[in-house]
Amino acid sequence: MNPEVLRARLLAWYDDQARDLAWRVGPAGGRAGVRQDPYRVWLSEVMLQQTTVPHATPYFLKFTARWPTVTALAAEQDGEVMAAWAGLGYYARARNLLACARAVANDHGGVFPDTEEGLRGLPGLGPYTAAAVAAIAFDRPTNVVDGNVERVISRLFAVEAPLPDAKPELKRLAETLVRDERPGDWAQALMDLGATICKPKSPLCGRCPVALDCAALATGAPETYPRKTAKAVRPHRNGVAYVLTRGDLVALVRRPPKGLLGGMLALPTSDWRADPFGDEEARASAPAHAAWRHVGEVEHGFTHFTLALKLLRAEGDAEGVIWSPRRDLDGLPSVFLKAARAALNNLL
DNA sequence: TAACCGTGGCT
DNA sequence: TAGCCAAGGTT
Repeated sequence: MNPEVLRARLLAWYDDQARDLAWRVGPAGGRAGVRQDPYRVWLSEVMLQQTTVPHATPYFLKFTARWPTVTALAAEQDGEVMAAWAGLGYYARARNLLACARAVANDHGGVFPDTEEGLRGLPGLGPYTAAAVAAIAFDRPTNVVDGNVERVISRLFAVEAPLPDAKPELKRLAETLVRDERPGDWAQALMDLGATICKPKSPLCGRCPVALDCAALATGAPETYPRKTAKAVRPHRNGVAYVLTRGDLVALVRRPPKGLLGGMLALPTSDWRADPFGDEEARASAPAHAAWRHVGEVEHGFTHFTLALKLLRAEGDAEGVIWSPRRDLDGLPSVFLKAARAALNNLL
């Protein structure tokens, strides 16, 4: 494989086939040397962490319409940003998003640092995001390695070591392809290739611009790369969610600032544990004395466990809760939106 | 270092 | 159906 030939092939493909994405502004979707707005690059990269383009796109449009600049975002109240993030998941990103916006506004005069090292010091910017913003927004020749790049590189070089142990080797190999020319386009070309051609399950090698350079394709089984170590089984947990209403209002609580769903509005719940709750025990753990009725169950999958929630509903009053109109329930994380809808639509 | 941290679409 | 997977970061 000749690295310069490979680069030329992939960049030519990108010039022709780059995806049109909401955060790629200007002619040719942000290519051809058009300077991107660092705020929008940063916002899109944070939203795209472990998140698909179709899921992140409406959030990006909503955020940029409501908060056009990092300064505007920095001035917003915590609860408003957390509610706007609801449904996107990994809520530590929203907390770090605000912390980062305020750091840029207060410590950097409202201007993002323009180097990888400077960006790396901001909350929520790890090795990937700092490198990506530096390359895409500031034309810095950084080594941008995400899941797409790891897969593409593992196939180009037919790396036999399994992930995640192979990460350092994949990063080192990716580094050998970085040049001073078009660093932002190079990073995005690798990721676009991984997302549209060099897919995890069924790679479209017949349409791949660098198929001739691919050692995995030469083995006859490119889809078996990257190798991976087996994952542990996800445990199952049980809990109770309480839907207490007062007319049109629903009782909510603010979850602790850290941990699962940290800082988000939520339904009151019991502890979550391995053993299921019986009806009597579920009533005994309720946040208020009321005529609780068992109105259903919901299942929800988190990253490292699955959760079954028994749903109890009652009309009544309680201390220390946040009474919120039903129409505002879209500010809840998906697990609680799902539970609240199921309970409220189940009047029996 | 390894565990923790969401969600929804796809196969 | 149930696991797999997505532009990872923090502790």
